[in-house]
Amino acid sequence: MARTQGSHSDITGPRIRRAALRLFARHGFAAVSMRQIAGEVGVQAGALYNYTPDKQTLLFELMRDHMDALLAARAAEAARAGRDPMARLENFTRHHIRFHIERPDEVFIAYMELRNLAPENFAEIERLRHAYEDELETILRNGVAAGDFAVPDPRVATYAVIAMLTGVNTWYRAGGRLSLSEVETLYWDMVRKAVAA
Amino acid sequence: MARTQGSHSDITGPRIRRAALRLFARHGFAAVSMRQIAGEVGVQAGALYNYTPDKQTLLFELMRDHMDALLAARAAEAARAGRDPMARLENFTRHHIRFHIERPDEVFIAYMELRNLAPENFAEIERLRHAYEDELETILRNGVAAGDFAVPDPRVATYAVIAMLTGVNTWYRAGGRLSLSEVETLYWDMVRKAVAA
DNA sequence: GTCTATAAGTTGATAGAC
DNA sequence: GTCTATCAACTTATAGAC
Repeated sequence: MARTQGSHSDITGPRIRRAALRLFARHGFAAVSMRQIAGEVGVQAGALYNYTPDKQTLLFELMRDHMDALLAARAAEAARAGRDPMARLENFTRHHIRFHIERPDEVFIAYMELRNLAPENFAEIERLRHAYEDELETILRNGVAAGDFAVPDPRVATYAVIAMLTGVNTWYRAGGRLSLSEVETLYWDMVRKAVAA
Repeated sequence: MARTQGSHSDITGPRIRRAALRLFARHGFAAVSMRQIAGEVGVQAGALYNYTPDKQTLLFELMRDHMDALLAARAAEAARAGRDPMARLENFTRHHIRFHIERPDEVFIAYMELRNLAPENFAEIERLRHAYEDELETILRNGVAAGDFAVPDPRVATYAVIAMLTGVNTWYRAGGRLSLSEVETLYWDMVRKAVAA
């Protein structure tokens, strides 16, 4: 449905980002046209360019905002979890699952659309992802030093744990056989044993 | 470079599939045009339609061939691995890593382009993927019954292990710090411990 | 089996009226 | 800030010559 003319800068911006997020996740960045996004929001295609210089920047900002939110949430969680490696690893495991399952579109885009980023944008997203991975690697190294964990290669274990946890997004559906809390516990059981001394 | 006219049905077909595979993996199905594929092969766009009825079928057949090859390879490996659950799980782990790392483009497409499949094609690929998952789930259930494994939820553990192992493709590069054989051993160590009784 | 030519429609982005 | 109109280029797929 079309909109009447007028000024709506305060709400149109977020609506454009939400519509783009949903459509990019469903159909892929390349398959979605600026006209489709505009149609979803209820404006004409030309109006989008008041909010983003181009389609590429729209994609990049969705991914960067997601990674910023992830790192900010981790910083807050890490402060709560204390210093014990086992407690920190459990906190990381449960928080990763919860944070990612709450943002399926963002997670999907952040993994699938890396190849559609311009090189400088790709480098920035990779930098943020690396910062996230580094926290888990540090937890594992501290646990090894404390004698709690036996992890022959903390970097590889970091990749393995993150891939395993993010995989929840490919199958978990709310209202299914298991509650999210039960899923968290099942994965924590596997992570704990996989790195156990 | 353009090709002169002539008949090349025996080689053009495979070349089209290889070019489409490479381009879809690099840029995404929606971002690749039939002209790009034709250009890579050295024919005009119209000639592609001697080999595929449309772009969608080209994608589907790449994915189906990959899943068929995976299931055939598994059947051959399973025959070699015997009946012991521990031996079968190690065989599955190492073979999954090796098979997937040898086919990065196929794996990328099989995971990323599911959303671009027509519904009936999607259902077929999902059926094949499910058959692959079922083998691992059966291994885990047999290991639990034999007292070798402690796995509270074999279906969830199946998802977790497969996601973890496929994750190797996102970071491993030949000629890097670790050989593929070392990587296999690191992952087998984590899988073994994660499901241990 | 491949070519050229074409149909019919879509694309990202811009210009200027309001 | 949004609209309409527009551009030049691109898209998948087909028809018919060779």
